[in-house]
Amino acid sequence: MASERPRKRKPARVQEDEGGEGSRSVRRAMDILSLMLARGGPVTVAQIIAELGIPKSTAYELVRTLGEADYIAPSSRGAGLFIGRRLYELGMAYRNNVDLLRDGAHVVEELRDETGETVQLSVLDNQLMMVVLKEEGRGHLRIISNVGTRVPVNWAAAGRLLVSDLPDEDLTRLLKATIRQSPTGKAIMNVAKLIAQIRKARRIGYATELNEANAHAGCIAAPIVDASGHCIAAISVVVPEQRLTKPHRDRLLASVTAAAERLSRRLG
Amino acid sequence: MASERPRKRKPARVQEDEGGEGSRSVRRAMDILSLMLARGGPVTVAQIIAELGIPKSTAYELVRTLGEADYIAPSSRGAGLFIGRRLYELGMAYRNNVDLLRDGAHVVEELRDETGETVQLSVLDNQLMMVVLKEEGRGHLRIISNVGTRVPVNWAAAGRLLVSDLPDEDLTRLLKATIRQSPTGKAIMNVAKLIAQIRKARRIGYATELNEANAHAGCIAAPIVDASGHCIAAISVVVPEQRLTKPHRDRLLASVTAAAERLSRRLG
DNA sequence: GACCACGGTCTAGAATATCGGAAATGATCA
DNA sequence: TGATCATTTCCGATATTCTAGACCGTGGTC
Repeated sequence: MASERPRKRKPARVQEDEGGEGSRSVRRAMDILSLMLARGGPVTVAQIIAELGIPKSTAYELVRTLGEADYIAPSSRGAGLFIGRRLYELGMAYRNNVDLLRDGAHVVEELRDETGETVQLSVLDNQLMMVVLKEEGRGHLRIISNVGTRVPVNWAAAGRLLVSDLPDEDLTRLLKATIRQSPTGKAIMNVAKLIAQIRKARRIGYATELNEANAHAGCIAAPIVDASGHCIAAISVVVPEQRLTKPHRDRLLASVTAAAERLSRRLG
Repeated sequence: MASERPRKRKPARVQEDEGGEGSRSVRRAMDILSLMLARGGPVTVAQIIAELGIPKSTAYELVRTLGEADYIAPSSRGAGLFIGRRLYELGMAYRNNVDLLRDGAHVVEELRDETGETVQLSVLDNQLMMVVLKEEGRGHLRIISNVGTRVPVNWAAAGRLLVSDLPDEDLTRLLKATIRQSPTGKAIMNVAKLIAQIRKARRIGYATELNEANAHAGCIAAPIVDASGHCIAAISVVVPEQRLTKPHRDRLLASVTAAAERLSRRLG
């Protein structure tokens, strides 16, 4: 029978979507979780079907499978589904096992206690700056970024440090592809100017910024470097504008660079 | 309508495995993540194949799919794969969206700052007590449990509060099924005695414990209740034995119950 | 250099998840 | 109460994913 086997690649499904081999259902399951992450709140099955183009029956099947494992769960308030507790557990396991986060948590806390200001630890993720740890200062300053969110590197002092190890060419490409104007309209958009700032930041070992990412707030950041001297992360304090007087600023800078050095040393 | 209705049940599937319908690959992908969680460290593909009984090609396929989405990633130190950054992001989204964790984080921190001791917030998860938030005290006391780990309810003061709303019958069943002796050998194993303690804790509004879960440490816990008065979580301080003098103990108890009340109120 | 053990990829046939549609359930409202 | 719409489950046919096992490269050992 098999004599007639049309050997041709058979993408009968014109569903060309994007490049993807591998398990379809697994990717779709992950897409569902990503959708919830993007929305930042509960999502209904109907939305999943509409947004992701997953057939009804399949969507319900996936939702059930994910639900049984507590990867998703009915939202506590209101209708809809959201990320479930199991993913929190997995996330915490990641945190406990990654040197940067495990050791970083202590240093971030110390720096917060020492300065009383909001402290963040950020890394470069997929060409963007991503906040991976945050401790609120006493001032309850409103910060745009939460743990897990990503912003273009030109929005923040820490972002500049994170890309400071790239050669000119790669750096230019990254900047051209990713920089955006920030909500405050104060972010630098000129690539040449940005590169100059980035190189300078690396040379002097810290970076500062005022009103670029957050209105009425400034930021002081210092690089975390690995054994080979590469910048793998940046630690930063976010400070209300009016508190950024010269003496306080100097004190903060000293604290931040000291904390960065402490963490760099701990990471070996 | 449809005159020809083949209504017959057709469970021809010899689906032997264990209870499970739904997408196989999705469940297997989740099993891989669970394995990593259980191991608490890097896992090799060979281990995945051996432990989960997944065929080689399938295992590699799944690993690739998960890897492309950064759900898993090569472990930083040494060989093997571990939970990836994407899961950290998802976990943080859960944290930011769940009232208990979002509001709880503040209260836990406050209580830590106020007392200087290690503070934990726990919930009941699948009949076990699970720590969902933790802030280290200044004393660097070694605690057995980390965020995400589960222990039997008879190991800790908080555990007793968490099950204190169950009717006698369910409570007995739960205890019989889950209690274990703790590493220190001091956990109460007698069900009747445990129930008496649990009922008392609920009546007086707090629970205490000494050396049961951690050697040379005691614990004071208070319940977080929802609008209907049900205990949905418990907040607790863990204190080195020698610091548990009467006056300090009283002060701690007052702080803990106050924090619990604050959080309960915030949750509505 | 020959051999083996191992981590990983590839392929064609077998088994299963997927899909459209229909039926059931449940919520809303006149 | 019944009609209407939205949500969820069920069903069989079949295309897709999974599986077993061959295959490949690499590194270690004698």
